[in-house]
Amino acid sequence: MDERKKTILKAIVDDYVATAEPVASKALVRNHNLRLSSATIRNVMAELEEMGYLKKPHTSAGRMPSDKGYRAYVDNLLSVPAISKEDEKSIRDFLSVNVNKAQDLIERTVECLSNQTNYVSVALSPEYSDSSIEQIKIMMIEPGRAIVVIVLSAGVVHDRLIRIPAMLDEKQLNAIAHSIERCLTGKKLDDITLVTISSAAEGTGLPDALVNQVLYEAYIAIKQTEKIEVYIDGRHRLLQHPEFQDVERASRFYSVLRQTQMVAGYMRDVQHEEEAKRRAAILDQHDGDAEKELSVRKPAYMVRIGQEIDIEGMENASFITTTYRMGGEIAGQIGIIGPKRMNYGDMIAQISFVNKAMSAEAHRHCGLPPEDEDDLDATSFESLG
Amino acid sequence: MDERKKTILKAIVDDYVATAEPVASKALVRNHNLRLSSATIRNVMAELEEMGYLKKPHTSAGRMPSDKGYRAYVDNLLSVPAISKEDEKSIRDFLSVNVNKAQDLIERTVECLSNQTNYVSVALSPEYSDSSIEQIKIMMIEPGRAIVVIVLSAGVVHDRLIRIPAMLDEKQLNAIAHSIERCLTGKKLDDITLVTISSAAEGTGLPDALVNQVLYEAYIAIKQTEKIEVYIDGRHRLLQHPEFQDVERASRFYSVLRQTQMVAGYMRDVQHEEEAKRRAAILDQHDGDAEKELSVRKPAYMVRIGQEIDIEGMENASFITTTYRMGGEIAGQIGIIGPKRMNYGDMIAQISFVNKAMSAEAHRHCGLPPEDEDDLDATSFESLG
DNA sequence: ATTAGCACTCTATGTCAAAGAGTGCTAATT
DNA sequence: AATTAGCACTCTTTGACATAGAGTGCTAAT
Repeated sequence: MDERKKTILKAIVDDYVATAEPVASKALVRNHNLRLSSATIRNVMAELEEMGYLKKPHTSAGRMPSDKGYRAYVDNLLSVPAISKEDEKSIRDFLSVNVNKAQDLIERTVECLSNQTNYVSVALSPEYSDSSIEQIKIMMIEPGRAIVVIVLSAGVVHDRLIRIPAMLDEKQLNAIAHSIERCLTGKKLDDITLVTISSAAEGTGLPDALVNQVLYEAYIAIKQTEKIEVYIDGRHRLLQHPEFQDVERASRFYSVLRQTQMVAGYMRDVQHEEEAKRRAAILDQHDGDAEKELSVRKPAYMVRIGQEIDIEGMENASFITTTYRMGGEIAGQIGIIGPKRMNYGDMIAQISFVNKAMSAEAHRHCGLPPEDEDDLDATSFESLG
Repeated sequence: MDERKKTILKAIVDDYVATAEPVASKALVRNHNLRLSSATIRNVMAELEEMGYLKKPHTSAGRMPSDKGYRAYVDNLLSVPAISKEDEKSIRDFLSVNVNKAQDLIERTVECLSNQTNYVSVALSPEYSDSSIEQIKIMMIEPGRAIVVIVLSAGVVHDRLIRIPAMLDEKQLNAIAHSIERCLTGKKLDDITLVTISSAAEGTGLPDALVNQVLYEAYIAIKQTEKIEVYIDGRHRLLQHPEFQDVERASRFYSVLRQTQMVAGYMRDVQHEEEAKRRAAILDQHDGDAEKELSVRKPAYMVRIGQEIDIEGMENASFITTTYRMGGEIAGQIGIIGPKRMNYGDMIAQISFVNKAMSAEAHRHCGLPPEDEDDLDATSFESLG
């Protein structure tokens, strides 16, 4: 694709994103300094359409980008701007209140991102399977019920009510609790199985039947912390966008969004895939020097457009997702879902800064260790290979 | 209003609710066994319109109920059916899974109610100000951070991460925690103030500065549990109803629904007002016998229609709300929000049964004491006075 | 008191014409 | 060879108009 085609494609995408109307040749000469007549533009447009980058809603209408057109735009023509100082401030301010623990921060981040972008924002809780248990406590609530508190790292605390045998008294429960504590503290979540945990049964001097129920419930509580939680916000914003003026369509889209587990699974898979690809590419380039490790850390901004999305009913949407980090190792996904017609550059800039601000807050408010600031910059980004 | 007018008004409301179209005189004779000609019906309709119970979208159209018409229908013409065995089963089944504590149950109930009614469902967490603290524990997470666990009654457990002075070690924290525990256990939430709690500072032998921060944070944690939480579900269902086919309108309605604190406040106020009125009425009738106490317990089903709702932007909606009970004393609000055109009888039947099933589950799954089953029947209901 | 009958009103639908915006192609221009 | 002016052609949008149909309100008859 020659330079001129690129310029024109970029101009068309920019205009279309701004207006939501098919872009006409005359409008292009009017709004951009192209130094060409509309007739020439028409010729180029015809070629771009031939090549599959543009399409027309009907014969005598202007052009709009096809999925392929958006893809080319995002891969080659896009520049990611810096976000304004005001935006920076409002993001930081927004994230710095009402946050007591990691889960609060994620919730707040999703809301913030949706505010900033005016689209739907989704986050997945980190995958904790690699984290280890720092503390595990079991406390009696009343005969027959207890609470398990699991601390993974400073900001990440989960708890769950469990049933215990009704005849177990507080002293006995404490004995079992201590035994579990001794047995599991420091263990990776991934490495904990029913077998691991059952070794805690020994030495309490209590009948197996009693102990086993507690162990089992504790095990369930632990496994529960590994479950990926989905945070989603901003669904109400969709109706403001012209592509969702059709109620039928909006309604169908909402049904898909309700399948949160599916959306989450997709986000995670795609991100993993992407990161693996990236790691491989870097490893390929400089064969195994230390610098690579660091570089892999930079978050990849993953963009999926329209048909590229493998979810029934999402053919008219786009995803922009990335990986967030809290306290060094803990990592989950965050991103936005909007119509294909969105300002990809600005959106990436927003996600990028929100991501960075979130990591900083995780350190400040949740007691998690700090990140290396450099790793969080998003001047460069990667998309679909 | 004579019998015939009532019959016809009821028929019109029923038809309009079923079809969402203005009801014509001919259609009425066709669908109902009225033994009158359409001309007579037309005369009656004209009178009902004159009286303000009906209105027409334009001169030559059929009639639809006005707010006043709905009100008369709900107050005098409505019969609340029994719900089907299948509905009973699916409600019970739905509420009996994934429930570990009171908060889970409320969440589940809201979802259930929205499923059953196909409208938006809202619940408010109970007002705990009358409840007392059964247990309060503070546990160290890491230097500088601790978790406060507050147990109000078996199924109601709140926790919150707090900051503590970094130099406080585990032993010292435990000393303070025990002191707080001794001081607050059994106290009503309402009666706990900064002054009450500060008496726990004595006798720990630690410097005031250290102790005070912990006390203050614990106090905040306690006050936090009193905050009314709003649960809401089913917003996506609105778009299915003909009254929300206009995106503009749907969007405006969503904005109002986002003001959850406002909606919650309204629900609570109206319910309180209603219950006070009711109590007064009963007290007035039988002057102060024991039976009254019991009778006041029966939940009042509060219906607010259109203009009656005092919230900007809700003029086209209806509320049906009621009070739920868990474990005897604990009580909050639950209800649905839908278009004015809804099947009030069926909806009240659904809310009523969901309410009853919820109380039963609170006993079974959250360890709360059982309710007196009779109190939960909703064959009778009360509405706006 | 009820009803048949009819004039009148309003909506919904379809057709038609005209205006406007845009393209594609051809022929002229640089 | 690349660009552009010019024009025919296509498609949408808008408004005007006619028509059918549904419904009411009123009058006169039962």
